[in-house]
Amino acid sequence: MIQELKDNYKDVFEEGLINEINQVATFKEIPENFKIIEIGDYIKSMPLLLSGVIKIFREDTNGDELLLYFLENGDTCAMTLSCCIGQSKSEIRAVTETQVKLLMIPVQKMEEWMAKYTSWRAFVLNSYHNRLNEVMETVDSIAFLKMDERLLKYLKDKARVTHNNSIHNTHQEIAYELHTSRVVVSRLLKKLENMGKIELNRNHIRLVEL
Amino acid sequence: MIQELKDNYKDVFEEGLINEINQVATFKEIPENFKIIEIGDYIKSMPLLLSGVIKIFREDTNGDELLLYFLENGDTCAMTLSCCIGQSKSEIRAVTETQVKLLMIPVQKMEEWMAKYTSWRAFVLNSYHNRLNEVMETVDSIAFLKMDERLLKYLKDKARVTHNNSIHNTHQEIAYELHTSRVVVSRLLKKLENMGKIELNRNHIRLVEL
DNA sequence: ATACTACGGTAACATATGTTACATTGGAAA
DNA sequence: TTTCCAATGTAACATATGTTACCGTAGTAT
Repeated sequence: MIQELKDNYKDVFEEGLINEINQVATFKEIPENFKIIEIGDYIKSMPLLLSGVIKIFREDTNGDELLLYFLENGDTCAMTLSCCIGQSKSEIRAVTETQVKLLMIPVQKMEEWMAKYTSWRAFVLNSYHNRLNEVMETVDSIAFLKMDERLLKYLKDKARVTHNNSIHNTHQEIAYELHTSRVVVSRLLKKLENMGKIELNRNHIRLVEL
Repeated sequence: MIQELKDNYKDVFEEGLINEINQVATFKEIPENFKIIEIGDYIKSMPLLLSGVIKIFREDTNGDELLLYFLENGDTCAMTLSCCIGQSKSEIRAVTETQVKLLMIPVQKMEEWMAKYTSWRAFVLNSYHNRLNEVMETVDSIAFLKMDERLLKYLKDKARVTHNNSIHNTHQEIAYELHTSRVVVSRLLKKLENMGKIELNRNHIRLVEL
């Protein structure tokens, strides 16, 4: 029995399902900053996240990108769900933010379990629900917040998912994820530092208040 | 048998399910511009859209609002799905754009049918998939497009769902849905008119090229 | 030590969007 | 018709954000 499977999912899935997952799933360990899914990819199996953090990006035709949300322990990718079922291409990019451990589940099991296990149905619907809410929160940020507020929210979100109040990124990397420019990020970070909310250092930022 | 149910869903649901829906669903006819769901509402039944168009809005704490997407014939509200299942509050507002006919399905049937009907499972998952893609398209618009492009896209979307290349709205109403100001909308509409893309009239706008 | 490069700070300017104010007009109501 | 008001047009200005350019500094490679 894969230990992380039992630890993370024993309250989510009934025992029979845990055993089935244990039998058919493939365990994968993936390093930091690795591209798992690219836009346009066909997906043949569904990932269950055991540990680590995955970033989900949206990209337009000019190559401009935008961070949508983070996936954490216990999450799965809703896009993958519907891609598996609907045989459609991925509309997002997935990149590991940290080292990641996950289980890959063959697509044909997904449909089988939907009929068989109540807890699997609840899990799948719940995943969709959470993902939908996260994308809507992203809409809120872009539509209703100024860039300095978005920036602070971004830093706090990143600190939360990585369990670390130091963010190890260059201003340029942050600019890409928020779809703005490095100069703007530097300018607003300096403003946040002057307000006493963060501390700036080369290659990392410390959140003073969480 | 409700005629619109058979007409719209005969290729989506198996016959036994159509019959069950026909028995337990409540038929509703709702006038234009009627608020169906408010943010914070608990939802006790799930709507199946038979005809007409529904607008889905997001709102922030200051009361600023933003149009997320339109629901058309054959759609259902994904938020309602998860609210029904998870017993959580609505995160969105739903307002009829036109007169609307819909079927209300009691929440306990939803779970029952998930176990029983393959076509119901496919429908529910498909709805989530579509809604997720629509919200992501909204993210694209806000994040990657200038206001004039968003405005034109809005007009085209509205023309598409209402099957009418005349949009009957004031500039103020459009401004609310795009979360900008009336002056900005008037300014950009005039620009689009000068470019030959639309024709402006009091209370309605005609799309020249679709 | 020296040279090189990535990173960050900042000024100066460009542009898109938001705001205020006021004028004009079309159509409804009296 | 006359009156009135909602809808629209537009100027002038304010602000947020994007862009270009250039500089200093810290760390790395030689």
